[in-house]
Amino acid sequence: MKKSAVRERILEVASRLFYEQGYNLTGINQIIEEADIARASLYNHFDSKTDLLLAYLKEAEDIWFLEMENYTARSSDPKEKLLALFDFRMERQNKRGFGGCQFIKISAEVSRQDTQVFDAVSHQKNRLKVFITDIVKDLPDNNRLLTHGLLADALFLLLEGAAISGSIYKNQESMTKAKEIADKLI
Amino acid sequence: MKKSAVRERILEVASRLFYEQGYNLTGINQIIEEADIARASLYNHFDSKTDLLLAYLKEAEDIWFLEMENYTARSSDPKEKLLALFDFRMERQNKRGFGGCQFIKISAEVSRQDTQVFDAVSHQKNRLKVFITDIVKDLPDNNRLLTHGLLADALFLLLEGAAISGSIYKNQESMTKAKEIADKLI
DNA sequence: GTCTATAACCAGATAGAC
DNA sequence: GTCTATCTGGTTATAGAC
Repeated sequence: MKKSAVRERILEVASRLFYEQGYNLTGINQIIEEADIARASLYNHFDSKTDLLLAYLKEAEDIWFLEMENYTARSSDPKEKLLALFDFRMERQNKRGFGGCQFIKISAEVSRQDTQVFDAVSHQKNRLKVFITDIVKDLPDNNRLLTHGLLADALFLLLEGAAISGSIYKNQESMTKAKEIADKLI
Repeated sequence: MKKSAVRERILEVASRLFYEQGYNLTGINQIIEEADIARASLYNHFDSKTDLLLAYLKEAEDIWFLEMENYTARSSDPKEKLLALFDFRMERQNKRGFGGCQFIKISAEVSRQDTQVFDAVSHQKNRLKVFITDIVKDLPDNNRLLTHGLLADALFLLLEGAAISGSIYKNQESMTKAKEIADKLI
């Protein structure tokens, strides 16, 4: 294999295991074994397990928005675009076995004082909020129950709530309901 | 101290640490130290750390509903009662330093195959859903945007989403917004 | 029932050969 | 840069004295 591919392979394996098993339940040993590399090679590319976690979060955010923006780009109508956001997460959760949001999951696993991790997670959530808000602005001014500001908040909270709820019940019912509600609100 | 108080003290300390630090980051050592008991005493009252976790979840659910029902009992009007649910969680999150929902947090820390834990968590969530649904039924039949069924789902998802979001941002803004939205929907 | 001591194991991280 | 061997300190759980 290529030398530079090692780092990618570590991240690939770590990403999978951190999501499937959890960060704390995934040991360095398992990562080096499944990535088929030597112990010290990992520490050559990452300073520590925490450093690997932060790299994972950063890469995960990039991939998440790439896929999300690609998915919702199919629709040009603002309302359709917003509803596609629910479909995106539904499809994603289906594919990934209803493990919930990977960013939220990590935030529940680290110490509350771990500002680096919480900064990374809130960065992703902020970016999603901005994405939603920008589309809501393009909506025609019908007489809605909620103002544009509150509507954007509602959509965000419904998405997050449904992602969590789906991960508990291990099915897509929550996200389906959330989309139904969103459809009425928009 | 009383003999029978030992079990209570273990649960008390474990509850605090599981929430503050996380389940996986809390070792048996720290629990026995802070509860000021012997190692084997813990294993006399609980078969394993997992057993202690399940006892924690059970007790936590009982306490949660006791406090919640007590809090919302102040209001007799159905709409006020539903909105009080948001106040309850806001107050609770304020007191507990925005660590998020304790049940969700645990579900993010254990293996996805740990059915005992996921059953305990979904039990608590189902009970909350039933509580909400029962009150929604008592609402007068105004011409609302959402049917009673969808309204109950919306309130549940808003609560869960706001709890999560608040735990990321470490403030009560999410729950305040959620209550504002709920106020319009009901 | 509570205690101390210890077993058996696994974690993250590093040293030094190549 | 990658390897193997090792260090140190952590974990859960148990044995046996009192």
